[in-house]
Amino acid sequence: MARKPADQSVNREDILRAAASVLQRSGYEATTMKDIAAEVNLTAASLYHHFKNKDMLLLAVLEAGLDIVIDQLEPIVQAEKSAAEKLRAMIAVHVVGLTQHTAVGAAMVFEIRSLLAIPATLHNGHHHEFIIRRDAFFQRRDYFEDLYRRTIEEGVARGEFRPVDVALFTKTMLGAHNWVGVWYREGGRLSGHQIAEAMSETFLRALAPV
Amino acid sequence: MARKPADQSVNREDILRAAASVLQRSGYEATTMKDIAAEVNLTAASLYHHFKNKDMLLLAVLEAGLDIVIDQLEPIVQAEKSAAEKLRAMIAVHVVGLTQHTAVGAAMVFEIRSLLAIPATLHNGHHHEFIIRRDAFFQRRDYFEDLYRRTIEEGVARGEFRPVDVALFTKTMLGAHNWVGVWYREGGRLSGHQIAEAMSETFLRALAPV
DNA sequence: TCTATAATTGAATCATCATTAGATTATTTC
DNA sequence: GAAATAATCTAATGATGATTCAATTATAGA
Repeated sequence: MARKPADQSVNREDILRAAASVLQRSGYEATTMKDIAAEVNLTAASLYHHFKNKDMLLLAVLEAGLDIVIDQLEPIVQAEKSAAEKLRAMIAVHVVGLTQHTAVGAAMVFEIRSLLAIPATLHNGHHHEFIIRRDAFFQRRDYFEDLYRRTIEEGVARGEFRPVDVALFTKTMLGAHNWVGVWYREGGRLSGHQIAEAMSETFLRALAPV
Repeated sequence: MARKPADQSVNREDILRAAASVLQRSGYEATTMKDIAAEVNLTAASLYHHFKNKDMLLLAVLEAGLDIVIDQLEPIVQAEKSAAEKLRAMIAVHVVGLTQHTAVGAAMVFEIRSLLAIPATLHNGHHHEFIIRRDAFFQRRDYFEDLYRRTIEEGVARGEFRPVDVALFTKTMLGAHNWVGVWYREGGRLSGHQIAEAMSETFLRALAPV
């Protein structure tokens, strides 16, 4: 019972997916390395071959999730379209994405704090690297938020949107979106697209010029 | 070192407040009974005199928080005012409340899942009572959400608001509100009132009839 | 094919908690 | 001011769970 044949072997990706899924159910602290390992038919010890420790694993989950959204949002923001069209498209990919990957979506909402809660007192060597990457993650999350801010800003500047407190309006939208990852259940009354559509309607009407 | 003189003695309320505060910082699983006890100058063991166990303590925190909001919301809903005025008032008390009690607000968002995650396998005797109260809590939370739904429904029925998917619109609003409890920091650029004001504007415009 | 590297495992370590038990000191009630 | 009750404490108990170690087997490169 040592290395498994290639077809039963798991990779980093598999583990991240599994971790997100377990995390969604139980939350960071309540999730044991054993739980995650079990999800991919490994033992807890094996996970340490792929990730330095539990913190790094959580961080990797969040990083991967954030990358996916940002990759989808960037081209939209850069496109040559009206701010309203852009915003509608952004909401669509973001919200639909959340309904498709509820595990990561919920982790993104709930586990941010776990990340922050990890004490800044550096014990071992890994810890330093962790702090660095965690800070980078938060910067990147701010960049993500900025994609929304810029689009709204642009709409206001062009007179397409009424003047609003851009930072606050963005947080209002993101709060609504994030919450979708919490309450959405597959097979429910509304599809991800319908939810995104209705939310676009809500926020675009709220932005309509006077 | 046993019972402390009356003026140093803590009550249930003190503990709840302390627990909410520690919970906000670290989250349920990462919060130890010792942490909470320390906040009120007690030892962990002493907490068991006031609460059956850690789960019950968390539950009590959430129950108390929910009661406060509901008590404020009910009279507004029952008042003889336009749906728009009611909604504006509801947002005001809810959001301002969240900014004043960020600890409870954050707990309400983040710890709900901890509550759910607690396995339904009943071990000891306390457990049964816990399940009962937990379910009651969730019903009450739905009642809370219903206060919003009813108000919006009413506005739509009266033609004050455009027709919307009421359940979804409610969740959109609540997501935005809850998120305030997460990002709001005292002494920030905007006061609780200003935030509430801007959010009212956002959602009432979104509801304006066509 | 031999060798280095990768992926895994079971067992051991070590620390951290929740929770309980029994003793001790304030308060209250009668 | 006794007796009963409330609020605390210190010192176990028992689990759980992250992390490390040394051993083992697969795969890839030369």
